[in-house]
Amino acid sequence: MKNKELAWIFARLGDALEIKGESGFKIIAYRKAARILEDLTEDIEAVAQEDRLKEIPGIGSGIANKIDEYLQTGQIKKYREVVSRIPEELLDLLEIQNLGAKTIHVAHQELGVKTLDDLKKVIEDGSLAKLYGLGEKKVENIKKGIEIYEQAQERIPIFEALNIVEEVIAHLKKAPQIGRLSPAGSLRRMKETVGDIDILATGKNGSRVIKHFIQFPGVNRVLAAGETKGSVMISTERGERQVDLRIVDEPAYGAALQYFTGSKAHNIKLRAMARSKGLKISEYGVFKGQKKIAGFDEKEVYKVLGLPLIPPELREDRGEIELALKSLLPQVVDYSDIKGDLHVHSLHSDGHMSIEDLAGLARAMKYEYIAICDHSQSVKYAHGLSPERLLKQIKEIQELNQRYKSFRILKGIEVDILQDGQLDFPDKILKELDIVVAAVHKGFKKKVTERILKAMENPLVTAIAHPSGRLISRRDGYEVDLEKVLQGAKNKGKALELNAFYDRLDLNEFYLRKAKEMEIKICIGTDTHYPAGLQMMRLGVGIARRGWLERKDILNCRGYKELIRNK
DNA sequence: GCCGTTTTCGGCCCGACTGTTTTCAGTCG
Repeated sequence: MKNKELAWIFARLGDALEIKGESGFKIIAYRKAARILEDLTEDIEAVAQEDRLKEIPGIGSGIANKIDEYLQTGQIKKYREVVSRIPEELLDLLEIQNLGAKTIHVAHQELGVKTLDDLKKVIEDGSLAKLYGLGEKKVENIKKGIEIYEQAQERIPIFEALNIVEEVIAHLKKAPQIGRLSPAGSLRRMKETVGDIDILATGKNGSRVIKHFIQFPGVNRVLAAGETKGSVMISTERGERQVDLRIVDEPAYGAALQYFTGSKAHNIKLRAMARSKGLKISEYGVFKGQKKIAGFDEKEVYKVLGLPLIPPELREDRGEIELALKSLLPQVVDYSDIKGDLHVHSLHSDGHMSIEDLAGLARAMKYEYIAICDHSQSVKYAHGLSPERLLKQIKEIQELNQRYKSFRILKGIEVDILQDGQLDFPDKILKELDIVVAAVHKGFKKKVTERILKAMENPLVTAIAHPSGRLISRRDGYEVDLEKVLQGAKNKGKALELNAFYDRLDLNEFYLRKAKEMEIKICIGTDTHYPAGLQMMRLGVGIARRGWLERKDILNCRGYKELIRNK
């Protein structure tokens, strides 16, 4: 797929034009095209071949021609023309806070700045501050921006962000002046990683709430503490994390929550829509002329635009507004729809809980079932089960199940897909099980696609676990053609896993949505080895919602009987 | 460069903050 390459080119083109000082709207158009290509689930080459490029909203004849040009010749003339005149490193400087395209442009023109080092020099020798429109304070801010840029904070995994926000919110609830309170930003939209942590609240006395906020025990540094905004750095074992709190007036809470939840693209489309109806949306409310007609809660804001409340996880301008207008929005899955966890490990392999304890935890979570899927024999490092040990485990499960009236432990396995695509156990063993999840754990570069396709030919396989193999913070994943895996799953009627382990989240939201479009079933499993890990199901549900999944798309939204019947 | 239930031309999201160019440009979210 060339989608990402093209997205990158258009984003760079936008940056380059901005530094050149070209018209703002052209830049916006290129950046929008970049985002659309980044989000697109279809292969852009297929779209181009069928001459449908211009059907994609945001892509007109100019960009469509450039996409065609790239697909045919491997380059875009316009891009080469524009970018060749600008030093590559100059584009990267746009990421520095408090330093924008205009300043980069004059620094380049007037002082010959080409690199970060050049920039530092003109700051030190005072020549930058002497430029028209700049001054000492501005340069001081740019200097701070460079510092932050150089110790570039990596993004925060959603799991960690959720834990932090939970603690901070618990702390904020103790402030006597606090009113309504919610996470906002990409955290509320459940993006798999977030840049910082945003919280929105109302309160009778803003500055007192902020004062309480900055007394949170984990606070390391206070960046700002005014009447409406507080910003702190919290120290965690992985470094400092930024948490922002905004206080708004009670009547504007809904509008502010809508605004601060984003995404930016979603909000821009919403505002354009409002404008065409003669309305104006801001973080203070929806206005008709001077008159405020909505803003107390989010539902109201959407309602005056003729829309149902769009779930935060869908707010990415990926077609949700258009569908909402036609009342065709998917009824995305809710955490309460989940009837069980379909992938957990016990003491029998490398987990840290007995099967009995796992069952107890699952019952406390109001699940109807839990599937024990320990590793198979060839995964030595995880103490994988031999056939004999598996049979023993099956017996233990059968005995335990006699205790429960309305709860079931499912006999399962996470069976390895070996180097030749064979499974780690013969069929006569797999036949004894309720659920068979097949997974690659070795040979990440060795014919992974073929091996997975072969594994799916076995009728006893229920699903493929963590199909891409990526670890968000550590590795990209297998050399695997997921398009082919999806097609294979469709052909063979196999489910694919949404592994909810915080560092996997695999399949990701884009492939989930594609799987849904192909009517492939998804099973969500936490893959946990520890008690607390069962809670990662909430992450799984969040990502499932971002993939537009509904109850009917997810195997573990089925009750026990239906699940087993359709296995 | 994109787009059309006002439009094939003339618009394109909104507001806050900051610093500097004392009236607004640049940057951010």
